[in-house]
Amino acid sequence: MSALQKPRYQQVKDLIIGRISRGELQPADRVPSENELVESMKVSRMTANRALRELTDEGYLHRVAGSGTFVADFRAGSHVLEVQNIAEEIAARGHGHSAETLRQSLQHARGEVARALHVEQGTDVFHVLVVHRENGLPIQLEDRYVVADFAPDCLDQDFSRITPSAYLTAIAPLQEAEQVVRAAQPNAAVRKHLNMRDGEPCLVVLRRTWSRGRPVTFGRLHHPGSRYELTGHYTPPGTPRSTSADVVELEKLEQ
Amino acid sequence: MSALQKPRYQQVKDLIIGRISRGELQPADRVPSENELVESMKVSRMTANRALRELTDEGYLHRVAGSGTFVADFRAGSHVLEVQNIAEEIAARGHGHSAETLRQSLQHARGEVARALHVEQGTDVFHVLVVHRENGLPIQLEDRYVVADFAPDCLDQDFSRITPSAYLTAIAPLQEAEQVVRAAQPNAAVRKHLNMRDGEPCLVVLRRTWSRGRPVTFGRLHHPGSRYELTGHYTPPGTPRSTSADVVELEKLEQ
DNA sequence: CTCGCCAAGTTGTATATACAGCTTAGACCA
DNA sequence: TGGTCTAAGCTGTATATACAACTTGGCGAG
Repeated sequence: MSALQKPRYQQVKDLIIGRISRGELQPADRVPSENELVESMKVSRMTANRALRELTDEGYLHRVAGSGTFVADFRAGSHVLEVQNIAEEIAARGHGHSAETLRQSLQHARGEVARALHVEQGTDVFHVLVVHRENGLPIQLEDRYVVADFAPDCLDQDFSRITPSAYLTAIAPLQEAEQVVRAAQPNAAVRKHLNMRDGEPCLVVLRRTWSRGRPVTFGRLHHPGSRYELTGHYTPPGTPRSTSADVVELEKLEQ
Repeated sequence: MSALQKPRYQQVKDLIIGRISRGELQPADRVPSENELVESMKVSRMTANRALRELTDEGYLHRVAGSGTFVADFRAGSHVLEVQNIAEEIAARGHGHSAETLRQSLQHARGEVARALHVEQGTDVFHVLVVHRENGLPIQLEDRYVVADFAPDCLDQDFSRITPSAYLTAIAPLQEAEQVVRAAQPNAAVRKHLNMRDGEPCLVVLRRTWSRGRPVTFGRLHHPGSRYELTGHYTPPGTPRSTSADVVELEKLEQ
């Protein structure tokens, strides 16, 4: 019962978010002005202002001083992350991709997972463990957690046909992503799944994505160090792309 | 020359950020309370509150109701994956940065270096080898090559005072950048310079940048796997972010 | 009809005030 | 000494008010 009372500014935010997610408000539509919210929700203008300002910072809205507040249209850019979808990356190399689902279950978030997803310990999350192979050779072990209420039908998906990444972009528009890359020694299980030599290092990518202002998913992506590297390309806004950068051939590092 | 007055809450934010990046405030240190800011900066409490609240949302601070506001000690995010000046990164964590130049010489490009820089074998390049330390602990071995005619005064620079990255941004406007990340076993020399355990993996970043249509520099950045991870933060285009100028500065790519 | 100007509406910021809830240090008592 | 209670200080939120800057639509003069 208790249902501890949410702050008023949060109630205003929820109202707007609700209308957007129900489709009542479409991108570029006008959102109630601060003064209209003052009347309809009986809050002070500063409270309405905070709600709209935070929703703007979170990427939902777009404000124009003197004009109004509008629903932002954020397109889930396909090339936002260079390595968003391992299947596409492999296909781009002209190789064959296959995936094997090792685990697919409903769990309770604990420890690192709960912290990463900003949920209470014990909250329902889906856990998916998938091995991706390039021309039959294991290239990525995907260990992914998804907040359950974002993806009610997660257990019904066949992740050997649609990758978890592709599924997630479909259900939750990408708003923000965070990526942490580190080198590590894999444990025995990871080494076995990825068919790695003893002592071979592992490239580990921790990735979180946000949608609608909340973390949606947290994934640990393990790659065998001898067969995989992460590439990124950057062009500052407004500069014409000159020569497409051909990949540096890698050799022994002697210095 | 009215240099376009910043909002008061932004001035407060700048003050705090400045103290952190100059090292006057260390992680877990206590930040002035709202009421102290009211007195010292002659702002209202709501303005101080907004400044501290936004810095908290941005990950700089950590607040405990009833206790106080403190410098956050994780501070990983906020930089794009196409990363940054190692000195600034360390400063943002509130730690001390130092650099030691191991080598600084004029060489002839050969093998991988010549190919990466798109120059003929034997072309003049400057070679710089620098160890960067965070609070005295080696955190990056920077092995960098610069095309000579871009940087005639490269040998005169003191890279323990200005980082190679900062120097290069000064002489060559960034046009394009490429980055390759991999996990590897370091050789003995690298392991020694970075004070790494036997068998500890290494995070290696290969980075190339272009200016005026030509490759300028090629660097191999070795990081000890146990002490370093690369973090990236993405926001899709069209997602309006906080428009303050210092955010743009943070996201600017470093050479 | 067109141009320019003005008024109304909207966002952006700033302040003063108020109260609730939490934390901590120190006073006080057994 | 050790436990308890209280007061001070802190953050979190909410409101009323005020002014500045910007946008837009409409009105009136030419």
